[in-house]
This record gives sequence, structure tokens and C-alpha cells, in this order.
Amino acid sequence: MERSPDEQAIEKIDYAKDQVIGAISETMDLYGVTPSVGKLYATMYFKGRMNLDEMREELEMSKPSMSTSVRKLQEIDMVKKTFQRGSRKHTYMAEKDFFRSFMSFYCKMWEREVKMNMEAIYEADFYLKEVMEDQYCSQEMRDEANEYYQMLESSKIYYHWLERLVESIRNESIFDFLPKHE
Amino acid sequence: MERSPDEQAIEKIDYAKDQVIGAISETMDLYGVTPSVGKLYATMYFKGRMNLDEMREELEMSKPSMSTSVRKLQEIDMVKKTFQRGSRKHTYMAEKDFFRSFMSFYCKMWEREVKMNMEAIYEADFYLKEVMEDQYCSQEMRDEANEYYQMLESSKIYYHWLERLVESIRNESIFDFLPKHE
DNA sequence: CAAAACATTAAAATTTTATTTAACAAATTT
DNA sequence: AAATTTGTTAAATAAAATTTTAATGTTTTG
Repeated sequence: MERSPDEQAIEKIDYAKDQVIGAISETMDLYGVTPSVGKLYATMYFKGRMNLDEMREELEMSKPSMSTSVRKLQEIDMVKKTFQRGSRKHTYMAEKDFFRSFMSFYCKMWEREVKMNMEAIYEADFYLKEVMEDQYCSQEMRDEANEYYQMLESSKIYYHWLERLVESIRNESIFDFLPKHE
Repeated sequence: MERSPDEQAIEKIDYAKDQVIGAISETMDLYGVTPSVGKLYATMYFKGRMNLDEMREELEMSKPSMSTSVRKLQEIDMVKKTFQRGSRKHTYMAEKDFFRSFMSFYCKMWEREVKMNMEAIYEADFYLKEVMEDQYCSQEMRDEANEYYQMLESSKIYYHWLERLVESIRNESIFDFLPKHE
């Protein structure tokens, strides 16, 4: 069975793409997505823009599944909705700049981590202080409260650092420290 | 029903701890662990060292469950095995320095991301180059191969940057740029 | 070295999460 | 405005992951 040079080329290109698609979707668990969502992103990475039917055909999955997957990808800014006139189908495009995905994702996540934990700490601080300052408590109780208070106090250093890390990513000053091109 | 100052203090301290435990375990999805693993870590965070039976009692779960949870936490360096003589039970201690957990976890993950994707890219490059240099292929094929090649080429910039980010965390030069204490 | 204590693995059960089919809603075109 | 196309939600199913009970292995102690 003879194959033309172009037919061989198609095979090679597909193989090349599959390698990269596999690696991307496998490492995308870091971004908290399932393998199939990862595979969708990686597939879109090699395509211009896609509508839901094209995704469904490419991944051989149902349309509602594509709908939810693409929304998850939009939430973490890895896919953008594109406005294509002419067709009335919604079209989407993968964010191809990994720096942007990185920046957007980790900033969001780390901000959430800081916010939730700081709120909890402030609440906890209030009650721990009450115990620490309560003259009618035993010394043991006040010591225990103080111990936890100090732990939380030192964890604040980390959360503030994380806040500044996010800031340095948002304002891109991180790239002064670590340039994109070395 | 009268409660003594110490009884009230216990309640307050427990409430304070629960706030923080809730926040930590809720945000620990970032570290790719389930809520119950997160809750175990957060619980251990407030205890000195614990053995499996103490964990089981505290979280009201089975022992094998604690065994697997604690192993997961060890894998991401958030829990260390401690050697306690006297008792023959294994004891474990939570890593309380969030900087260390951060550094260890993200370095490992990002290194894995770089390694897997770079390997895939090198493999892909090989086949894409073959197509690009094949004189018998149509121009369209060669162009397509080249297009993908360029995409991968530019993604390498990101992976190399990630590599340097990991390095700066490992050698702690990141803290020259962003000191722990601002 | 046998018995006891503890931890881990294996299998089963439960729960959760992902996916699909089917129904519904929204929008566009005729 | 009716009909058609498209997208999303809801309910049902399937798949995967977590948790438990039961069995096994390992270490320590008497």
C-alpha cells in the first residue's frame, strides 16, 4: 500500500500533535481540571477557533459535555469566546500564551487562598485574644490560646508574601526579576 | 447551666481552631488533595505529633483511611514521619512552615509540567522538521508543520521561564526579589 | 519464636463526580 | 410569528474515586 508524501506528512503532523496534546492534558491536573477538559484545551490549542459541534466531533463526546468543559476553561481564562459573524454558532478560542494562563490562574487561586485563610485568622484571633486576656482563665488556657495565636501570626507572614507574589505577577514586575527570555 | 471560665475558653479556642481548619482544608484543593486530606492536615497543624489512632479518633474515620491520607500528605511534603521512642506507633507531624510546603509542592509540580511537555515537544519537533524539510510534500503541508513548529518554539520560552522560576525558589533567590518580611 | 500490636493492602461498599440522553429555553431565520 | 437551529439545564446513567471492613503482612515484645 503506497502512501503519497502528503499522506505521510499528515500522519507525522498528527503524531506530533498527539504527543503534545497528551502531555498538556496530562499536566493540566495542576490547573484542577479533569483529563477530558485538559484534552479539550490541548485540542483547541492547535485549532484556530472551534464551535461546540466541532469539539464534539473531535473528542467524540456529547455536546452538553463540551458545553460544560468549555465553560470550565473559560472560568480559568484558558479559553475565550470569539465573536464570529455569519455563523450563529458560538465559537471559542484557546489562549495560546501560556504566560497569561499561568498568571491568571495562579493569581486567582492564590488570592482565594489568602482571602479565605486571612478571614478565618481574623475571626480566630478575636476569640484567642479574648481567652488570652481573660483574667479568670487558668494560665494553661491562656498559654494555649497564645500558642495558637503566635502560630497564626507567623502564618500571616506567608499569606502576605503570597499577596505580594500575586501583585508582582499582576503588575508583571516578576519579569524584571525573571525575564521571559533569559 | 453555668460554665466556668475555662470551659468557655475551651469553646472559644475550639471555635477559633475550627475556623482556621475549615479555611485551610477548603483551600487545599490547590494542592490537589481531597477535603478530608485537607482536614487531616489542618488538624495536625494544631497538634504536636499524632499517630494513626489519634487521627482516626479526631476525624472519626477508619484507620486505613488515615494511613492513605497521611501518605498523600507525606508525598507532598506537608507531613513528616517523626521518630518517637517509647511508643511503637508511627507518629507524624505537620509541616508548619507554609513557605516550605509552597516551595516543595510547586517546584515538584512545575518541574513535572516542564519535563513532560518538553519531552513531548522534542518528539514533536522531530516529526515536524521531517515534514518541513521534505521536498516531496506540498507547500501547504510544509507550512502547516512550520506553523505548529513555531507555536511549540514559543511555548518553550514559557517552559524555560518556569524552569528558572523553580530554580529561583529552590535556591531561595526569589526571596531577594520578594522578601518574606516586606 | 510465639503472641500481640500496629500498619498496610485487598476487596467491597459507598459516595462523588463525570457523562449522556432527553427535555427545555433562547435566539435566529424565513 | 412559526419553525428551525443552537445552547443549556435536568434527570438518569456510567465511571471514578473515596471510604470501610476484612484480610494480610510486619514489627516489636515477652
